[in-house]
This record gives sequence, structure tokens and C-alpha cells, in this order.
Amino acid sequence: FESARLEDIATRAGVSKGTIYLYFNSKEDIFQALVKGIPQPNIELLEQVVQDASVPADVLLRRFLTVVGSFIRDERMKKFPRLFIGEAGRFPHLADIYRNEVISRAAGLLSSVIERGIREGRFHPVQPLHAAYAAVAPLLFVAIWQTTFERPADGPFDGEGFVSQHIDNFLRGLSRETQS
Amino acid sequence: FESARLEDIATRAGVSKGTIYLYFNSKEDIFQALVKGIPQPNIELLEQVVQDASVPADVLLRRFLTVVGSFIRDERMKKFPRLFIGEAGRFPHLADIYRNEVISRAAGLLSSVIERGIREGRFHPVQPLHAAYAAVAPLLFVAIWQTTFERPADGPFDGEGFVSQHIDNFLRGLSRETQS
Amino acid sequence: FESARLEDIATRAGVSKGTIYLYFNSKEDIFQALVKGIPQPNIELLEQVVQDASVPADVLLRRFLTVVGSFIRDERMKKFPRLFIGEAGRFPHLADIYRNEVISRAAGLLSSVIERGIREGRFHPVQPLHAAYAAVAPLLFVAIWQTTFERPADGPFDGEGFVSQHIDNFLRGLSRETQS
Amino acid sequence: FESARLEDIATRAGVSKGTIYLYFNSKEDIFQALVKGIPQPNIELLEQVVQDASVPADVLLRRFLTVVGSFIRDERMKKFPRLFIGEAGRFPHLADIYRNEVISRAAGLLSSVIERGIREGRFHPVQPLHAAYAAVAPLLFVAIWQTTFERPADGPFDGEGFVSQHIDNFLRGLSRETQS
DNA sequence: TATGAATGAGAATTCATTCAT
DNA sequence: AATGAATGAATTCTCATTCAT
Repeated sequence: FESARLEDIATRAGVSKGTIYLYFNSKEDIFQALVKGIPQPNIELLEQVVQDASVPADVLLRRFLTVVGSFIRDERMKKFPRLFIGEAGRFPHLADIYRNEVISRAAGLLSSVIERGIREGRFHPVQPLHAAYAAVAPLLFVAIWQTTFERPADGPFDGEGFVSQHIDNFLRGLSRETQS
Repeated sequence: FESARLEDIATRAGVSKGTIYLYFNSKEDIFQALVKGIPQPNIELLEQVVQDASVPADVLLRRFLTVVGSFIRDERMKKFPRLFIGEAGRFPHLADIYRNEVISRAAGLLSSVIERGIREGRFHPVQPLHAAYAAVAPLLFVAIWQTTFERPADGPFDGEGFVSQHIDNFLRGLSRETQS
Repeated sequence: FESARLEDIATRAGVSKGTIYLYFNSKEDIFQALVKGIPQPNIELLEQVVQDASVPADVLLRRFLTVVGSFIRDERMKKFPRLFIGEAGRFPHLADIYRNEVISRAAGLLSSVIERGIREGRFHPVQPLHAAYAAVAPLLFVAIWQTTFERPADGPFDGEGFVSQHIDNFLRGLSRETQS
Repeated sequence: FESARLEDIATRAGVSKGTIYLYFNSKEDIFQALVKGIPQPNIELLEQVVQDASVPADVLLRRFLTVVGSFIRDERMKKFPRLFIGEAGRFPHLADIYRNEVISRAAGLLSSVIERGIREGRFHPVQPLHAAYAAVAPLLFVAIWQTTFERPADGPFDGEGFVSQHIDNFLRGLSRETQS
């Protein structure tokens, strides 16, 4: 699903152009279905992760970002950000869908964890939604980098190492206790 | 230059489509020139910021990110990431241009500052290039968010506040000394 | 059978698209069968109407046009002219079918009645085939008007009144005796 | 302009597909322009024909139908009825345009002449709009016949003779005085 | 006999690029 | 140097037709 060309999507799915239209009414429909089908179940999983109030906010935050980080390194998820950013010009409605169904929901969950951490005195008193976006941005960066800018000649980008270092660093910055 | 359609570029520049081809050989050329014209001078400025070895790495890092943060909130710069990500499908070479001339150079500079900070014992011993990307990702996020996902109904996104909080948090996470 | 799309035809017939091809080799075949099934029995009825040589030509003509006029206001018959005219672009052979099996045969019959009327001195000495077409044209007009141009907002077109007035007027024009 | 395929329209106009879109925004636009450009000036001419109140209604009617009859045998006009009937399925709006801008206006004019003839006692007291449609239907028939059903093998259809006989017959039927 | 998933040629439309003036 | 009319390859979508089950 990485290409925006309908014919490529069809080829990759092992069918022909026409077949696609048996299942979707338009290209926009396909994207809508992609969003509903792939990231949304993950978002629902995240909702459960967050609800566990017995876990300290910093542990929860680490867990949350780790889960998002591995989601986004999944081959199919990885392609979403670039796909939606690229098609946003042609189909502005798609950007709204991705924002409302994925980004805003994930950021909202994350922001609530951060808020709790602040209330509990574990986190610095930051603006929670901004912090949520800042936490997620490097994860999106991995997806965009690997699908758009990475070149074989560079050798592979160590997404896992990058994500884990980012989480460590982000949590160190957010937490009030000194951490060596 | 916000639109990727050649006709819009021409209209906006106040000339006709044909005229563009007197100065550029192709759309790719135009983008290359855009990159040379707008972000590159800024990159060169950053090169100078970095060369000042008398300034402690943490101060330099803050300075660097502040500068990049205000560059990227400039109306024209803001449009670049989305523009290049969007066109990367059709013209894969464009992504290379942006990567080589902007992202890699900025990340290289940043990475060298971080490396120095580690050597000087001020920063945690992180992978410097990864840290550089993680530092810049939220800044790119602002640009992509504002050009692709922001909706008037939400009220404006406070880019300045977001960037400044990110810099504080990032530096807190990277530095070895405790910071309240 | 009002739609020209094979899928609609199948749905309306309560079978699947594939089933249609068990009975017909092509869309052209279906149309041919449609013509055989619906207008042709009517044409055969008309053939009998015409054969009654004991009836004066003007009476016969009125009878003939009245029958055609009520045929064509039948819901299914009404759709034929538009259907064949519309498909003629893609399948030129379809036009031939409708012409040969319906129009030409009906016009031939009508023309023979007119010829007899002329021989009997009841009708003006017109070109019989032209007169036949001119007699039938307003009937086709009703069908085309109602299926293509009529809009609910106008209120319904009084097909019956139109046809009956046309028959009166046509016969008045064709007959030699003065008629008030 | 007889074909509904955009590429044929372009070829016939001596340009390429793309060029068409410099002048029209869509296929629907082309049809709209065709209606405005070709039949409308003729309708305006008819409006003047009708305004001459010094001419008896029967003379005016003959003049009107003769003019319409020669219009419709013009190569370009001839193609309109079939074009609009054929495309009406895909673009219902086009049928409205043709109806409102051409058929209804012409029928309205004709109907007013017939009304006058009835008031003057020259014509039988018919329903004027129905009579107008009945007068015009054979003229449309010529257009549809020649563009859809005529085959070279038949020899050419004598459109002129057909029209003139129809006018004679129609007027004989409509007028109150006996005419041999 | 019946199905319905799959096909692919064909149609409308877009847009980077060319070229005569 | 500048124009803008013209091009045609590429893209989305439709629909008659096929074929394995």
C-alpha cells in the first residue's frame, strides 16, 4: 500500500485495477478503510494501556511510547504518515480522517498520562498536549525517514535503537527526580 | 511556492508557465533551486553558530535549536517538509535533494555539537546522530502539522511555546547535571 | 430493463450478471431478444389489424395509430427508443436491430395502408413511407420526451390527449374530404 | 461533434485531448457551449419570425416549420437530438439544458402562433402546446433517423421532401378551410 | 444451471513540458 | 526574454465479458 497509484496498490494486492472497485468506491474510500483497519485497533489497545491507574505515570508513559514505537516500525503502519501527508493536497478530507482517528486520539491519551504524572509530582509542569506531540514526533520521524528519505547506500537506519534512546531521553527530561 | 503545481508556482511568481523553463530545466531543478535559495543560507548560518568552540555545548545546542525553531516557523520554510514529502512519490530524486542539502547537513552539525557535549562530560553518552534527529523531529512536526493537519476551527497551534518547551525538555534529558 | 447497464439488467431480472451470459452471448444479443420479446408481438398484432381489407383505409389508419399510441405509452415499450438511440454510439448494430425489427416493419405496414387509401381516393397522393414516418414520429416523441426530458416539476405530460389530438389532426390532413 | 468521445471531438477539431481542457472545464461544459453556440442563435431568429403580427398565422406557421426544418437538416444541428438523448443517462443536467434552452423555447414560440391562429378562426381549436410538439416531432425524427438509423445501403433519406410533405399535411389538418 | 469475483480495454481529466511567435 | 497555446503520458474510474467453482 505504499504507492499512491491505484494500479500499484492493485498489483501489490495481487489483483487488477478493476477488482479494487468491487470493494471500494473510490481511492478516498480505500484510504479511509486503511485508517479504520490498521491504526485504529492499535489505538484501542493504547486506550487500555492507559487505563491502568495503578501503574506510575512514568512507567505508563514508557510503556505507551514503546508500544507506539513498535507499531510505527511495522511495515504497514510505517507508510501511513507519508501517505497522508502526500495525498493531503489532493484529498484534504483524508488528512482530517488521519488526524481525527489517529493522531488526535493518540495524542489525547498520551496527554492524559502526562497530566497525571504532573499531578502526581513526578513530571515537570509542562503543557501536556505539547509534550505529547513532542514525544510522538520522533516516532513519526522514523516512519517518514524510512519511507521517504532513507537510501540503501546509507545502511539501514536503526529504528529500534533510535526509538529507545528517544524514550529514555524524553523521560529523563520530563521527570523531576535526578536520573544519572 | 506552497503549491506543487507548476502553474501555481508560475502564477505566484508573476510569470507564465513557459517563462519558468527559461530558468529551469525541470520541476526538479526548481525544487533544487528552492532548496539552495531558502534553507541553505540558513544552514550556512548554523555552520557558523556551531564553530564557536568557546561556547559550552549545552548553550550551543540551545542556540542551535532555537534558531532552527524560528527558521522553520517562517512561512516559506514551513512548507518545505510537506512539499518534499508529497512530491517524493513522483520525483524520488527530490527527496534526495532535500535530505542531502538540508536534513543531513543540519543533522551533521547538530550531531557534532552533541558529540562535543558528550566528550566534555556535559551530556549523557547517547548516539549523537540519533539524538540530533530526535531533537529536530519535533521542529519538523510543527511544520508538517501546521501545513497539513491544522484546522482553523482548532484555534492556532502555539508553535513558539511548543518549540521552547521541547528545547527545555530535550536539554534536560540530555544533560548530566540535575536540573529542576 | 430501463437501464443500459448490464448489472442493472441482471439485478432487475433477479439473477446475477454471470447468469445472463448463459442465455445471451453479448449485450447486443440481449437487446435483440428484448426487441423480439416486446415490440415484435405487437408488430404481429398490427399485421393482423392491417390485413382486414374490408375496413376503409382511414378507419384502419386510425385504428393502427391508436394501437401504436397505446403500445408506446406502455411503461416498457416507452423505454425502447431512448435505449436504442443511447446505445447506438457504442453498438451501432443495435440501431439496425431496432430499425429492421420494429421501425421498418411498422412503417411498412402503415405505408401499405396509406397506399391503399390513396388508391381508394380517400387520401391525398402523398409519398406513403414519408407519411408513415410522419404519423409515427409524434408517437416516438412521446416516448423520448417522457423518458428523457420530462421533469416532475412540470406535472405529467398528457400522453393520451397528445396522441389522440395528433391522430385526429393527421387524418384530417391526409383525407380528401373536408372535415370540420 | 457527433461522437461523444472526447478524443474524437478533439481530433475532429484538429487538436489534442488536452487542448480541449484549455477552453472547457469538463465534457458537460462543452455540451453547454454547443447548445449556447449553435441552436440558440437560430432560436433567436425564430423569435423574430414569430413577431410579425401582420402575417396570417398559417403563413407564419409554414414559415416557422420550414425554417426549423432546414435548421435541423444542417449537419451540425442534426446531431444534437441524438447527442443529448444518448448522454442524458450520464449527464441528466444536459437534457435539462437542451430542453430549456432549445425545445421549450421553440415549442413556446410555435404554440403562440398556433394560439393566434385559433383565435383568428383559422385553426381548429386544438391544445396549442400539444400541436406544437406534434408539428416539431417529425423534424426531430429526421435528425434522429439520419444520425442513428439511416444506412448507406438504403440510399439517402429525402429529408427535404419529407419535411415539406409533413408541413403541408400538418397545415391541412390544422386549418379550418378545406384545402384540396 | 447459476454464481460472483476478477479482468482489462476504454473514457474523462490533470499537469509537466515544448515550441512557434 | 517572455508568452501561452498545444501536447500526451499518466491517473482514476466504469462496465461488458470471462471463468473457476
